[in-house]
Formats: sequence, C-alpha cells, structure tokens
Amino acid sequence: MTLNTLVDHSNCEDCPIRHRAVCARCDADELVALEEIKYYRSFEAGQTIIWSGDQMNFVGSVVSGIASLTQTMEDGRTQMVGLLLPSDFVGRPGRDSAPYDVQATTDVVMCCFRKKPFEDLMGSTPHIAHRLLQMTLDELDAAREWMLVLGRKTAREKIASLLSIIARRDASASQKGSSGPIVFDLPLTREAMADYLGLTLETVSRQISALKKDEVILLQGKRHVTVPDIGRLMEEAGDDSDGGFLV
Amino acid sequence: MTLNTLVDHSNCEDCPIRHRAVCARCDADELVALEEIKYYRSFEAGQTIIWSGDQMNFVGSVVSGIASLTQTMEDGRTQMVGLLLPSDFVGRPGRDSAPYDVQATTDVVMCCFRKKPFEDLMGSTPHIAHRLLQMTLDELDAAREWMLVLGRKTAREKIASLLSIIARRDASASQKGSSGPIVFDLPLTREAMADYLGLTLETVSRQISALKKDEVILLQGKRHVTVPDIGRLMEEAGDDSDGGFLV
DNA sequence: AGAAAACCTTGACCGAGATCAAGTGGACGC
DNA sequence: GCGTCCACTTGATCTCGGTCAAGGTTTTCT
Repeated sequence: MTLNTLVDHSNCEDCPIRHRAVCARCDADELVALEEIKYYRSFEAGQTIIWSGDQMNFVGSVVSGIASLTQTMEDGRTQMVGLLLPSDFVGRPGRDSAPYDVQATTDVVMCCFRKKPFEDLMGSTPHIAHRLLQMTLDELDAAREWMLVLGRKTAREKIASLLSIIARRDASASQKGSSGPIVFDLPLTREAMADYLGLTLETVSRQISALKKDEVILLQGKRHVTVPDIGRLMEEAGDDSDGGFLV
Repeated sequence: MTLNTLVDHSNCEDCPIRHRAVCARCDADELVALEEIKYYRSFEAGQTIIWSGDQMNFVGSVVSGIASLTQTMEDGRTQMVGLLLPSDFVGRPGRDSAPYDVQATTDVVMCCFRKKPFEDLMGSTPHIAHRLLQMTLDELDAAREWMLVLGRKTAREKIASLLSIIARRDASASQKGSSGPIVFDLPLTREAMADYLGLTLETVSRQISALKKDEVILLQGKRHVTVPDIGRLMEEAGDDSDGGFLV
C-alpha cells in the first residue's frame, strides 16, 4: 500500500526541496528542472483533493498529513484502497482522469507538478521514469498484500495488520532498530479504519477494545496507542515472522 | 487486475514475435533486441511456475493459458491476488525475488527474457520502460478495483463481478461490439474462484446455482457459461453502468 | 469396463460480523 | 458552566457466509 514510505531517503537527507519521492538521488539538474514546475497546495481534513473521474492536470507528492484513496459504489458502500503518507506519490503520468477519490484524512500539504511538463521531464530523464516504475511496483505489491488482508483475515487480524503497519512505519521513523515499545497516534478515525479494512466501525471499535483487554496494545484516550511488543502484534496479524509488508 | 489484456494490440496485428505485451508499437530494433534474449517455457496445469521468495532470473509474458498469483498464510489460507492471461507481463525489473507464488491454472506457455539483458535493454530503450510503467499502473488500478470487491461486495456480487470480467474479456475477443449473448468456458475451478473472491468453494457453488436459477446466467455442464444479458450481470455485480473495470 | 480421484452440488447448522439502538466522554461554542 | 456535536463504546439481535457432511458427476487411471 501507499502506507510504505516508498523511497529510500537515507542518502537524501539534506534535499533542498520537498519532492524526495521523485528524486531518489538528488541529482542536481533534475531537482532544478522539477523546482521550476512545482507548486504547493493545502487541504483541510475531510476535504476531497480529487474526485474520481476528474481531469487531473498535476502529479505530486504528499508533504505532510495523510490522504486516502477511496472507491465508492452507487449505494454508498466505500472501500479505502490506499493511504498516502508524506513522500508518497499521487498521480498517473500518461493518464488524464483519476480512477478514485483522493481525500485529505488530516490536514494535508501537497507538492504538485503540472502534469505536462512533468511528463516531458520524464521522457528526457530515464532516471525519473525508472524511479516511478519502482514506486508503482511497490504500491502494487502493497495493494496485493492488502487483498490477502481483505479476503482472508478475521476482524481481529485485520485490525492487528493495520496497527502493525502504522506501528512499524512509526518505529522506523523514530525508535528505529530498538525493540522497545512503540508509541504513536492513530491518524485515522474508527470509520476510516473500517473503510480500509472492509469492516463496520462498530467491529473496529470492538476489536480494538479486545486487543486492549488482551494487552496486545495499550490505549491512552482513543487515539494514542502503545505497542509493548511488536512481535506479539504481528502474530495477532497472522503475518509470517518478518512481516511481509514492505515498510 | 491482470485480467485485463494490458496492451493495445490494435496496431500490432502482425507482430512477428509473441511478446506484444512489451512491444506496444512493434519497433523493429526493439523486437530484434528482445528476440535475442527470449526463450519459451511450458508448464502443466497445477504446476508452480515461481515460488514466493524465489530468485527470479527472468521476466516474461504469458503466451497461452492462464496463470495466477497467490499469497498464502502459514495456516494455509490462500488469496489469489491476480490472474495472468495471455499477453500479461510477469516479473519485476529491478527486483530479484518474487513476492508471491505464480501457478499455472491451465497449461501455460510463457515467453521469457533473461532479466539482466532485459533490464539493460530497458535502460537503453525508454519506450519499453514507459510501456512497463503504463502496464504496472493498469495492474495497480485493477488490484485496487478488486479491493472493493473483496472488502465490500456480497458473495453474489463477487461472483457476478468475476463472471462479468471474464465475459467482457471474452466478448472483446470474439463477439466485440455486438450486444448479443456472451458464451465462454470458465477457466477456473470453483476452488480457484473462491480463492480469488475470498469465499469458500461451497459458497461459490451456491451462488452460481442461484444466478442460474434467476437466469442471470445459463450453464451447460459445470464450466460452459452463457450470459444472455451482460447489462443484467453487471447490475448484479453492483458495478456502475459502464463497469469501471478496465477490460 | 470398473475403480479411483477430482470436481461439484446440496443440506443442516453455526458463528463472526453486521445491524440496530442506546449510551459515554471529550471538545467546542455560547 | 452548559448544551451540542462528534467520535467512540457497548449491548442485543439477526443474517450471510462458513463449516461439516453426504451425495452426485465427470475425468482419469488401470
């Protein structure tokens, strides 16, 4: 899923601009070229960034906040099909209309590039095209991993899977390497979690309570989560030992 | 889904070799270069083509038959995450190990390219890299469309969705354009359908019987299906009028 | 041909998760 | 401070699809 930070930032620490999702290696010329066609846009929590079917005249990446990709049936059933975290890429070079809604789950800042010049740049810069292919392959793997979650896991396993992804992402951001407890704030409402997991919000609530009761997680308030033992959480998720997810 | 024929073959009718999935426009030089590194492999129905985690030293495309991508949990629960039809591409340039099992659902012939030379070719031929990006984006869209099926549709809708995809693919192959009945043979066992839809085989069987009783489909034997009214079938699938699926 | 193995169907029953409904608790505006 | 709203929790009940079991049909093997 786009839950992964799709990019290796390790050799890119002092990148002068914010679209590191695209510039894996901070090549100076590419950065200058990108710099010239970029602009920022802000969105408030709850706002729809792109409607399914809309013309998309930009591509870009999330700078801060969390956006979600959702599909909706006529009768209102909705399924979240991806989460966009900071540095994740949005848009499909070569396509003109969006295949699903993109919504701001929290307040979001995006760094956008006008599509046409970006595509031109891609044509003349194989490195960017290659990077984009790698990112898209990662997203495809993550989407397929999520198909297993949606199709075959129980409600409890689904919740554990989601928490485990978020926990491990946060761990890699802050307490990387250490095997101590992981602490984070849930960036999603119960309803958003339900839409991601193919459940109802009541079931999400019940299963979170159950995991709390069994001390797989600790809660302070409704959103602040402590995971005392990530291994235990991953067992609950039914994942094989090392996780499988590309986080 | 890889259910789509991912490539526009329309201007490629007399393509002299079989990897049209890669050569969207039959550029002569590319074809010659690809020709030099290609070879064929055959697999029998039921055989595993690639094991999850295996080193993959080739990429390629399906020439005939149907292959499936599946993920399996330790306890044996399995979820099919993609169907590979003729012309669909297999492999991830730039990656060395396979993320899921690839199995021959029917007898399969694949046209393979050794990975290293193929990657070299990609580097020197932006056109191929671009094509591959487009194909991967299509697969990503299809995978996400399938997430809606897995997460939010009822058993009956799931079956109708699958039949509808197969029917429309077959229709575009044979009776294209015409609005008459569509006839095809199911290329999957009930169990494979169940694995694809996140159901049990009993439920698949029951729902197919129900669709037959309601005359949404007609059956001769267990596999030969007639769809008298594709619009009706798509209604049953819960798809919006024009389908959504990129077939 | 006959036996065995796949593959598929149908029935009876059960349970995980949905649905319906009420209530809690914190944030915010007045 | 108090009411209102929103996100969340919890309970009671129902239902869809899973599970277990038996039987039928087609294909394959000997």
